[in-house]
Amino acid sequence: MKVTIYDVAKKAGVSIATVSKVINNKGNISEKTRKKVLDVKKKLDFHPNVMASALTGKKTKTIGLLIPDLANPFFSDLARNIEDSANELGYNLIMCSTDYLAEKENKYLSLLKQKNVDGFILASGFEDLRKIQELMEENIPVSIIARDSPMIPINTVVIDDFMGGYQATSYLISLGHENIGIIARNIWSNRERLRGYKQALEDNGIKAPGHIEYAEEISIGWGKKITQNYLNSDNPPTAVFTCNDLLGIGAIHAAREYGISVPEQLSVIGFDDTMIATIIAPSLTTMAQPVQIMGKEIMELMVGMIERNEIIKQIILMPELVVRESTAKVIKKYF
Amino acid sequence: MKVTIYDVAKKAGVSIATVSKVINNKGNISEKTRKKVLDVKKKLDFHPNVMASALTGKKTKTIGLLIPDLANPFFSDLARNIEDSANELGYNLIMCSTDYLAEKENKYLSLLKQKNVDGFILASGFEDLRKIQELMEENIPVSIIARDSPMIPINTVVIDDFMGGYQATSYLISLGHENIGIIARNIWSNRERLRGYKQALEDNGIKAPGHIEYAEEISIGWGKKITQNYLNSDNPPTAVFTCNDLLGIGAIHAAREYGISVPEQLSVIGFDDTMIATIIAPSLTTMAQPVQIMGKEIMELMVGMIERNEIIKQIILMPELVVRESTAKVIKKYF
DNA sequence: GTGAAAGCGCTAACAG
DNA sequence: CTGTTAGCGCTTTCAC
Repeated sequence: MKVTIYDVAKKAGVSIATVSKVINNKGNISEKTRKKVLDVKKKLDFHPNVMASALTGKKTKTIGLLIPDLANPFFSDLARNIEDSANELGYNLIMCSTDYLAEKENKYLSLLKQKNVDGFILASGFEDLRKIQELMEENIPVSIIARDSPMIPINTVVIDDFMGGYQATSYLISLGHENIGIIARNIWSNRERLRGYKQALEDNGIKAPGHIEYAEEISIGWGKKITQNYLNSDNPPTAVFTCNDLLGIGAIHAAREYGISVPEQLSVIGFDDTMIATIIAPSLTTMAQPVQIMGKEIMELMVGMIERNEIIKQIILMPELVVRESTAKVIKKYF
Repeated sequence: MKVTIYDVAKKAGVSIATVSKVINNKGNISEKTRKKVLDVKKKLDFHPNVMASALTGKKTKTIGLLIPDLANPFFSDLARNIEDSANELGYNLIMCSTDYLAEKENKYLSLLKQKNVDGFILASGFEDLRKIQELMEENIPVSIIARDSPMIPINTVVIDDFMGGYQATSYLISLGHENIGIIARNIWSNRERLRGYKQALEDNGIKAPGHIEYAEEISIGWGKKITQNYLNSDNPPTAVFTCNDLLGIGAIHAAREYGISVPEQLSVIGFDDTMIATIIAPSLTTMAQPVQIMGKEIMELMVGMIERNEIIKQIILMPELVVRESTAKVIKKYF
């Protein structure tokens, strides 16, 4: 059967208290018994039971990660990077896809709380501020990544979505585009990118508002559908800024179907810089999110909070323009 | 602070044993006290501590999922489907990416064992049979998905990779191709697909072995590189079967770079049917793995084993040909 | 330096 | 039908 601290104690000829102490590097133990215990521990291949020690107030070294959808390439990429960092710091992740549903989020939150996770990383679009506050009151570390930070002090790692939208749009403008459409989903990050888009237009003296439509889902289908709408309109744009890569792929598909060439007749710029941006032809110009750094930072915040009670920080990272083939200078119709 | 079973007992005016019984639906409890307890439980928002009950031999309702790489679209898709099914059955998943490294696998295995997971799902390419056997001896449920089943009785959900390779190749042959290359990674599933490929060639009387090369990684880059090799050879193939979609994308990229049109001059067929198959142009013909069913089946096997000690099953699912745009009839050079 | 003992929150006999 | 009690495996005072 499972080897317990008693087995080690007996075999080493000491008490379980002593064993516990050497294992946790606590108290004063003579070098001799310490050696002895460590020796037996190895011999018996003893690994302390996490449940039992968690019961006595220790950590479980597992963190709950709530994420909208693990099958979405951006989030699976992010999750993988968080996982790597967690692993390095000695933590495991329980991952839960919430599909942006408050109901699922709440369910997972209470489920994982029962399982004594050491804290939560919320990548999900969380509606219910009270839930977060509840967690904080219960002294459960929570931090937020890649989504809006509520107006409460909480550890956060985000990118500057406003800047991202601003830069993407500015780049398009610098290529000579003036009629620029945007496709977003009605979630916080996208609304910020939209705000950046508007600001860029305004700052460049472009009065005419471009096409603005919300996708109901983040999917190729929705990107395609909305782009078709734009292309069918009286005043089709010469460029479209999609608030993520998936939508951008949809835009390119729509253009292809209409026989409109990208980037010659339509420039497309995405957001996230997921793997799919390099799959499509033409490859997608996009705003890259530094997922690796984000994963590292969020785990460091978490661990700082869990193990050292560090103070709260908000980390804002900058997205970065990655120019590929889907954007080009606008071809002036009137010269 | 945290509300415990004692709080409920006190407030309900009963003993903790009674509370425990009504919560677990055990023993005989009068309707009156049952109501009372449930009432108080709700009022106090009591949720039993999973650690504590796990300590007494109950389940933790969490399962360890070891998977090669969460950022790989096939695996993230699979993981998401397992997660959904797990969720429905009341389980959570601790997910770990192993990168096909025995070292990581072993580490995670012992880590999660300490955390008292109820069992393991191994999607990873596990080298170390002894480790699996060890788990089974310790009576820890293990099952295997989407990878080779070792020669020991163990719950398994796999697709028939041999058939998949056979079908993919047969389809190409039915299109008139005779010079068919294959790109695989040297892992079990891919070797099986390769075996199917060879069998199909043989069964159709095609003597000349096509190009066969192993990719060192599952990546677009390797698919591209090897396809370039094939295309540069004396006897370039008219079709290439890549053992997964990522490699297939690479093949298409290589063709594009060489000015060879797909499918007119080169047919490409992939494997997995991940989202990326529909992103690329031309969209990728591929062998679909029924990930949703796989996720459901594997969780049912796990739960059957954990909760009902059911006997071991091996479930073999059939991959299915999904014809898209990357394959076409061969154009005969000599007519 | 080391160990006895209490207790973390819960379950499972076993009494009553 | 309900409660008492002995653990589950470990940590942590507090004596010795």
